[in-house]
Amino acid sequence: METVLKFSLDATNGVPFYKQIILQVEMAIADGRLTTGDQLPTVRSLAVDLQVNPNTVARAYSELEIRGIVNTQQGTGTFISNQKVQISDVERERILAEITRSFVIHAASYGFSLGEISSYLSELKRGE
Amino acid sequence: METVLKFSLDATNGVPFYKQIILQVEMAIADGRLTTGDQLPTVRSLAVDLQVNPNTVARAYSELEIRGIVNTQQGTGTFISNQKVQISDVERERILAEITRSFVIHAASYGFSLGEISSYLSELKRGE
DNA sequence: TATATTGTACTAAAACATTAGTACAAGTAT
DNA sequence: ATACTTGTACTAATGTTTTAGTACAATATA
Repeated sequence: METVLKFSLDATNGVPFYKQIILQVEMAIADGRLTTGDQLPTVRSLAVDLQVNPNTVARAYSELEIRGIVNTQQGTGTFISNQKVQISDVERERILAEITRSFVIHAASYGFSLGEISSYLSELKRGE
Repeated sequence: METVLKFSLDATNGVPFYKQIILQVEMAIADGRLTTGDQLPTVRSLAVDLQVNPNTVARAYSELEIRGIVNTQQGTGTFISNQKVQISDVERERILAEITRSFVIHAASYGFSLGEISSYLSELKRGE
């Protein structure tokens, strides 16, 4: 199995290994290097590659599976799943509302109004 | 000293006590129950009220002070500060950029695009 | 100056998070 | 069946976070 993806870990930045692995998978999906059906490195091979314990990789894969980003078949491997089917639109909306709410409250505590926040986001969007 | 604010802690939700206190202050500011100059309960009184150690309240107040949300005068108390005068417009802009950035990254990890986020905020603003 | 109020510093205990060591179980393929 | 591959479970070591216990320091006020 050949992997397009080159993983690497930075032990000095305080971010747990398993979270770094998750982030790198997410980014690879985001920019198209990984897509539905692609196989991730096996738990063991990536563990050897990154010189960490198999459980560390397994934990990363496990969280990705909980989020519906991958699915695992024991004896076969771990694969990028079809994200479209993983959460319902209703659930998606709920999550967005929840994280936005806490952001708005946080920003408000710094004195930013909803209008100000909204405008700033619009500008960000316009400039991307 | 009478407080408009009624604090309460939930020991079952996994959120640290000191963060719950911070959040409740933030929300009270956001919706106007607390405003510039208002005094927070003293470290000791709130500690007794919530049945936690004084240091737990002190930690919450300390973080709020670092953010410039309150200022403390030993021997006097802790007060909601006037955020307008204590940070410059430049600094204000920097803070908004910073907290927005981390929000956008967080949302992106759930698969939300900047456009989607921006639209949602605009709707929130329209509906307030 | 007393005295009471306020926030603070220092230490330790407890809980939690992270990773590793190791052995196991489930599936695949010959 | 047997061997090989895959992910998984269990335990322990380590470090960090969170909270408490306790004593202290700074300020206000009489």
